[in-house]
Amino acid sequence: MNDLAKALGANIRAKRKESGISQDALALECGLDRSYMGRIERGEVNITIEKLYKIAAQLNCSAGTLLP
Amino acid sequence: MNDLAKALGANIRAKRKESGISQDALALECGLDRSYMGRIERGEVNITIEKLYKIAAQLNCSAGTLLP
DNA sequence: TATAACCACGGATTATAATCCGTATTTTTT
DNA sequence: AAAAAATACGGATTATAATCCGTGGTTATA
Repeated sequence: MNDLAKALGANIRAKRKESGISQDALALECGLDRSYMGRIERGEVNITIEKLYKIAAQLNCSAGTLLP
Repeated sequence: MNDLAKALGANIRAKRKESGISQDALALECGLDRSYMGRIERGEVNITIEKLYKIAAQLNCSAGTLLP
């Protein structure tokens, strides 16, 4: 999508790997679609603040730390 | 909308007042609609991270500092 | 007290975020 | 090497973010 989305996606992916879970598992916990989680990590989409907070909550970090 | 949007809107409003500009002026600088800027500050909408960054840039602060 | 600048609020439309499938490929495990 | 798990990727649809334009009310300024 753009540099912002790509950097954010990379941060989310890194944090997810740290916690040792799959994309599908994280998507399920966040209550969002598995294919969409893939697009987020690849930086193909421009997510809303609400989704950012849901993801941060499941990754046990603040929303701010996920931002580039 | 919800507590998150309201808190974010309040933060944006506070930062905007600090810089002493109007909603309309900020909206114009960010390249987004004036009525939408009002809804953001009132916490009526769920904005995307792209918009968050545009607003932060014009308010001379990081996107993270605008988050609740 | 006018006049103007600023903000709240709304309805209708357009753009796009997010979902719901599916399948092919890659990576990991046995 | 085979099986299983994880990821990439895509098309079609639905939900909603964002725009466009208008009006009424409230607060500063002349």
